[in-house]
Amino acid sequence: MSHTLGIRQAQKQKTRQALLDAALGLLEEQSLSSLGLREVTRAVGVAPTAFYRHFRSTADLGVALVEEALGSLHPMIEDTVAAAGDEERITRAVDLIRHHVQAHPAHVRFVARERHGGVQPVREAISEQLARFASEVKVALAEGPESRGWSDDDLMMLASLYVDQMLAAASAFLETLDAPEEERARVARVTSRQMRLISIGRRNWMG
Amino acid sequence: MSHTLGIRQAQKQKTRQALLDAALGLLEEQSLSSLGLREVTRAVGVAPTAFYRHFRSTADLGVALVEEALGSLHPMIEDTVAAAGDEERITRAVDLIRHHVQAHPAHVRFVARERHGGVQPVREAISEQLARFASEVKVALAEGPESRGWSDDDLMMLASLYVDQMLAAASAFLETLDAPEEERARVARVTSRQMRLISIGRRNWMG
DNA sequence: TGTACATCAGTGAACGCGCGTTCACTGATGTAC
DNA sequence: TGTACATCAGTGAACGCGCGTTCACTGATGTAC
Repeated sequence: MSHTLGIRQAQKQKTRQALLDAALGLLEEQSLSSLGLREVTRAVGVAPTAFYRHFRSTADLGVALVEEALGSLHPMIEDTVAAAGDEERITRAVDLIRHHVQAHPAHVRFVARERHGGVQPVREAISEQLARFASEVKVALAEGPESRGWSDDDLMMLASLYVDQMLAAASAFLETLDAPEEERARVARVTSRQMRLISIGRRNWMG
Repeated sequence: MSHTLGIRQAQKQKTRQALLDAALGLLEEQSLSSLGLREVTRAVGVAPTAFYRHFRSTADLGVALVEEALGSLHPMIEDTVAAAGDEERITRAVDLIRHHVQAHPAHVRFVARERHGGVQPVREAISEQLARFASEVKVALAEGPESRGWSDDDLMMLASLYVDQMLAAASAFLETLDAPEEERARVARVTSRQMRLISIGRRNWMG
């Protein structure tokens, strides 16, 4: 994979990335369905027509942003859920979410906003990624000894409960970004307790 | 309250409601941040300038829609949570959500979409209503005997877990609207089991 | 290595269009006497 | 009940503006020999 791109390809990728970054910035304060192609190119400093060399439309750009926002998260989720012991798993999961939101707030906001947003192909791309997360969590859960006797359906039910819960937590952390540290600690504490409650439900569940 | 409005006031209210209804319809396929005032008046059949007799902006109209979508739901939530027994409560809650989504899909979609949408005053209005729901659920939970020994914080933690869960369920039902009945039944079944798992966690919780 | 031609990322002018907002208006409804 | 005036929801023309998209283009990079 040390295949170096030609100068032309490299420059093209750079412009493409600049368009994605500019769009992500503009989307902090509006929805994708109101994002204009000219806004994006203006922010980057290229002609409006340059946009078409990279994306068919802003919806198309949105789909690319989904991949960028969620694609790299799969391995992290997997080894978080694979942690040994409920407490360990909860601590790791909450820390992962908290730090991810702090490191990539615009990506997280984008996903929260467009998950139910006005642009169908983007909703579908997000929904696909979330379904993958749920499946992966399910697989990781199934490997643990606590899952003996659990049906596939029930594992999926539990996995999607965890995923929904993580999303709610991410969105809660997002709202504390301009608030003092204590607020974030409060959200972390509440989220941990909610996950603990779910874990208790899991241990006492009878199929 | 049998104070009959004058003809003028009555007609004004009718136009206002027509604007709200038209906007809600248009918002099935786009976000509020891209909704144009001219679109709305065109759909109603009045001049664009008539809009200003009722709302300062589409954001202002959005805030009115939040009240319309969520305002009347408070009493229903309260007596659902007040039901006796976990199973009874779960059945009632899931039925309430399922039927509410079927009866008012556009309102539910609007709330799901704009909860994290690009229009700040609308996000704030929704967030306020959801905080009220959480408080009301907390109060209703506190009244039950299962809550003995629970701290106020833990009750709030549990209440917001339930509210998040109901929202996730509403959004899941929304996606089944064009699907066959079985799909809705499946969502209802999964949601019920998730709530049951939470209830089990609640019963085995030690503060 | 040098030359001649092909590719193609980004340009810039031009287009028709719908937008939000302003303004002075109209005419039905409301009110005071 | 009738009359004279006030109110105000909705009108319609006009405005300047930014939008998405088209097109023929340029000039640096890539390729074949």
